Amino acid sequence: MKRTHNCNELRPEHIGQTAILCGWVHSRRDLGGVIFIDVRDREGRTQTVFDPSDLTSDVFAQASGLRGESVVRVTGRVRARPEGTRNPKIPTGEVEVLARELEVLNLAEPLPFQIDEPEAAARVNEEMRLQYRYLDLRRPEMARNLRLRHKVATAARVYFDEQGFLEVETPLLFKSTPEGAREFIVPNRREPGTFYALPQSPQQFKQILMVAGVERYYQLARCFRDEDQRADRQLEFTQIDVEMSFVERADIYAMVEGLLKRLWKVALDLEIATPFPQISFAEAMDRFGIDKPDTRFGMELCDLTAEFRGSTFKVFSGAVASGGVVKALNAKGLADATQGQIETMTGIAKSFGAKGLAFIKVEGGEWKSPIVKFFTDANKAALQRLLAIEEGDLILFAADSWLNACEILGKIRLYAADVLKSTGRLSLPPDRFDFLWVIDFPLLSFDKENNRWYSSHHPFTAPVPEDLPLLRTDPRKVRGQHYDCVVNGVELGGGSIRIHRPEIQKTVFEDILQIPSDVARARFGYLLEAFQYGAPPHGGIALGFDRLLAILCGTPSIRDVIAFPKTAKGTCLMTQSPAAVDPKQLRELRLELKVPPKE
RNA sequence: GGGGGUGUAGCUCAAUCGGUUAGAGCGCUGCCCUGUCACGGCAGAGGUUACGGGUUCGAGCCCCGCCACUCCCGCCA
Repeated sequence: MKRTHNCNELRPEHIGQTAILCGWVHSRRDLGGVIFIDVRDREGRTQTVFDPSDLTSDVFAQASGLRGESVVRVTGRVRARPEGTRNPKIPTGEVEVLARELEVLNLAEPLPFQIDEPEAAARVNEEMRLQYRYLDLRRPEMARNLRLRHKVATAARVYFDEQGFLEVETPLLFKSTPEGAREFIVPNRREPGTFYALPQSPQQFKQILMVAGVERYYQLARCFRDEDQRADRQLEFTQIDVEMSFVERADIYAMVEGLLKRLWKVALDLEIATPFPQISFAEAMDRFGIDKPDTRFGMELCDLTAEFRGSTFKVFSGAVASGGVVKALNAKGLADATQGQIETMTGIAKSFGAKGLAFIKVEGGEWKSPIVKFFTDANKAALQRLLAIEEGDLILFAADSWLNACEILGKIRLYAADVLKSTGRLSLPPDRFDFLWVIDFPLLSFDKENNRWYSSHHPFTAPVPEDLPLLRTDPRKVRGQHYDCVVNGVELGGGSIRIHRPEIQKTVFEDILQIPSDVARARFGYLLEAFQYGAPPHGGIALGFDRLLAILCGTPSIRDVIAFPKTAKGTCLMTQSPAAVDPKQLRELRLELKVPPKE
């Protein structure tokens, strides 16, 4: 037998038994006469004792020559630790294994970085951790993340099974659909010059599955997007992909709320409140300046357009005169913002095309600002009332088009919150989760540069039924049946009720998005055709599984919840991918490089 | 594509204004140690300061370039 117990199993009731433990040498304490070796496996650790009076000299010599993280098999008798030497820090601390035999299964070289001391190990450069990922994953935090990921995935599958969903796998070798994210393409050896593409999401397949009568589909689906990366974005990632037939928006909300309630219970033993509040896109922008608001703190945006319509301060009145708005937010307690912080905020405003950023510092009982001299007493009273101004506050203004003003202040709101957090003046409880649905997004947005409409979400999103007549007359006003699920300012996922009638889908492709009909047919013909043979009304959602895990694990980076993530440049430091391929492989594919081949 | 940050011993970091032989903790090697659990003690080895140029009497430090990692903007239907 290779082993009889794991390293988190032995208790006083095992005393007297012979145990065989296998695992890694977590730490070795050589006292000269006696050697203690903590053997660790994924369940925990157990102290083994090597006492020369009970051992052959070569076993003792072997034990004294072990290095940390070597893999061993220890056979011995379980016994109670002597009085006063018990270790209450570990569950097996009441007992120890008096070793009789030691088998060194793999002697480890000195490690490139230490993993036995959690605080030191957590600070190791990520480059090093990624190169030696197998060592990094031995750390308890990372092992916990892997285990939690498994637990959450399993809980999701159980939930979907209970709800009558089928998990259906969809192809990874798909075809290019140039709308949306840049794709990874895969050359087809059988017909040189043609290519597969890896899916950005299984969107079209899951809709086809609805036409196929599956009714309730889900998949923990791997997706690929060849875009630049972030802490919360990888080239390949996993989404909980769902589609349902014969549903309206409320059915999707209830299904997702039930799922998240289950997952939060399983992962964190927390009861989250459902149903989630719903907020329209317009209200989210108006109050928080962003379509994924973090509602755990206030500092909401305030509209002052009416107050400054006739102001002698031309920057404000001018903005109103040209159809814009004046908005402000109160960054509570930030009157002591440094020059650099003010410059950062001004930079945010300028990045949206504003000329500058007006602000008021409330210090020493007075409003310090170059623009206060333009304010009437009525202006000041309105500010005081609407923004609840107190000593130590910092008031920031944006006078611009509605969307721009909202976005500027939305960014500044988050920046101000970060500053307040880093100085300990704003703290958010780690077990607080503000879920909400953002709804009523505009179906379409207008691209000024290319003078055309494009889908805010994707071209399969159904319009809100009562807005359907506006599609040809006033596209800007058409709301989509699209919804985003947001928690603590993070977009967890989004979806929509889809178009299931071929003539409406055709109108969106050809008349609204201006995709020529032959192109639309080449790209989406099979979908339009499928819709002609009995397509049920349907809708769905996709939740970012990695982001969800990052939130549950309390880490800012999804790399911490992915076993083998890629770097910001898309490389794998452990396997050194991507790499050059053999010229023979290129010849087979009829591909020729225009850059010198890399070694 | 653009902007910011980082890069010094195996790891984590220090090195005053540009000035002597680049230091510390951990790890590693050797010796001592029979109840430790981050064991302890003594001794020792270990450096192309990411890389390539430049300025200077003198560069880890300043300048130019470049590489890697990272955060952000663009991008992510």
